[in-house]
Amino acid sequence: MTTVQRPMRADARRNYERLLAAARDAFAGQGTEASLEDIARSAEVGIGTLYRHFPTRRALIEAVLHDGIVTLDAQARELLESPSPEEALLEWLRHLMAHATTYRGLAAALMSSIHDPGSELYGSCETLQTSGARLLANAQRAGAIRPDLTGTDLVKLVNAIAWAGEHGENEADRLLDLVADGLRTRDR
Amino acid sequence: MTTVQRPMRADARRNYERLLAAARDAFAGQGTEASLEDIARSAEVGIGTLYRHFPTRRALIEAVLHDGIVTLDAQARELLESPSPEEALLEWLRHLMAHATTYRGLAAALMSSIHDPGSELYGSCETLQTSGARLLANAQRAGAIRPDLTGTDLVKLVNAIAWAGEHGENEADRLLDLVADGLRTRDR
DNA sequence: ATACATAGCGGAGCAAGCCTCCGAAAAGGC
DNA sequence: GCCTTTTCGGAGGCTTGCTCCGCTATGTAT
Repeated sequence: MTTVQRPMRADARRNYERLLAAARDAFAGQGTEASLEDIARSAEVGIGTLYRHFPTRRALIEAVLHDGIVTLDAQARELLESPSPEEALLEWLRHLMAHATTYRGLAAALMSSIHDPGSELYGSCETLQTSGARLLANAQRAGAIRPDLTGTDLVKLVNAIAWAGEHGENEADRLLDLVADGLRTRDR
Repeated sequence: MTTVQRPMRADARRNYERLLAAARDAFAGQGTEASLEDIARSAEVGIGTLYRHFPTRRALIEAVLHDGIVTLDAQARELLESPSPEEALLEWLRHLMAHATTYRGLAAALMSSIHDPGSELYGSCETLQTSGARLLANAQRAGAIRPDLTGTDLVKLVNAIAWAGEHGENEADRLLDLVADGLRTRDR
C-alpha cells in the first residue's frame, strides 16, 4: 500500500496551491457551496485541472480543512491533561464549534460525510470523533457527563448547532451553552 | 385586502390537486429537493402549470405541509390545558419533531425560512413559534424550564436535531431527549 | 543542448435542473 | 353555439456540475 510517489511536477504543484488558496477565499466568501467553476477561474486554472486535483467538492473541502483538523486533534490531546475533565471537554467543544462555523455550509458537508466511508471527509470526521471520545471518556469517568453519549453524538450535536447558527445571527455559541447543559449528569 | 376570488376553474382545481399529491409522493421518496420537473411529469401536467400554481419550491412545500401545521397548532392549544406544563411542552416537542422528520430536507427548508419574511414558509414558521411559545411560557411560569429560552429557540433546536437525525438512522428522538434535558431549570 | 516520453493542462460539450414566455386549448357565462 | 378569459404546456434560455481528449509543458536521458 506504500506507493512510491515521485514529487509533483512544478506546474502541478503550482496549480494545486493556487486552487487551494482560491477555494479558501471562495468558501470564506460564499460558503462551501461556492461554484467550482468560479474557484477554477479565480485560480486562473482550467476547470479540468481543478477536477483532476480534487475529484469532488468534498476532496477540496478536505484539503482546505486539513490543518484545522490536525489542530483540533492536538488541542484535544493537550486538554486531556487538564485537571477538570468536564471543563476540558466543554472547552474543546467550543473549539470544535469555532471550526464548524468557519465556512457557511461546512457543518452540512461534515454531517453528510459522518456515515459515508466513501467521502473524502470521512477521515476528518473520524479524527474528530475519536478526539472527542477521549475527552468524553475522561469526563464521564469523573462522573461529570452522562454516560450514554458517544463521540459521534458530540460531533453531530455540535454540527447541528453550527448549522442552526447559520440561520439567524451567530447564535451558535448560545445554543451550544444551552445544549451542553443537557449533557451533564443529573440527580434524579 | 379582502380579495373576492371566484372559485377555481375545474381544470385548474384538478391540476392543483394532482400536483399536490405528486409532490407529497416525491417528497416522501426523494425528499423536499426532488426535481420539480419530475413532480410535474408524474402529475401529468406541464412544468409551466406547476410554476403557475406554485411559483417557488417553498410554496409547494407550504401547500403540502399546511394541514400538518394546523394540526400542530391545535395540539398545542389542547396541551395548554395539561396539568403538567413541562410534560405538555415536551410532548409537543415530540410532535414537532415527528413533523419535521416527515420528509428529508424539510428541516432545512423550514430553517432557512425562519428569518425570511419573503418565504412562503415564513407563516408556518411563525405559527409554530407562537404555538411553542405559549406552551413554553406555561412551563417557565411553573419553574420547570429555564427562563432564557424563546419559541424560536425551540423551533430551531428541534429542526437542528431533525436535520442531524437525517444523517444516520433515526436518532432524532434520542438526541431530542438528550437536548431536552438541557432546557430544564437547574439548581446551581 | 536536444529530443523524447509522459504528466499535466484546459475548455468544448453534454447532462440536469430551474424558470419564463407565449401561442394554443379549454372553460364557462351569455 | 359563441366569445372572453383563464389556464395549459413545453420549447428554450440559463446556470452549474462534470468528463473527455487533443494539446502543452516538464523533467530526464543522452
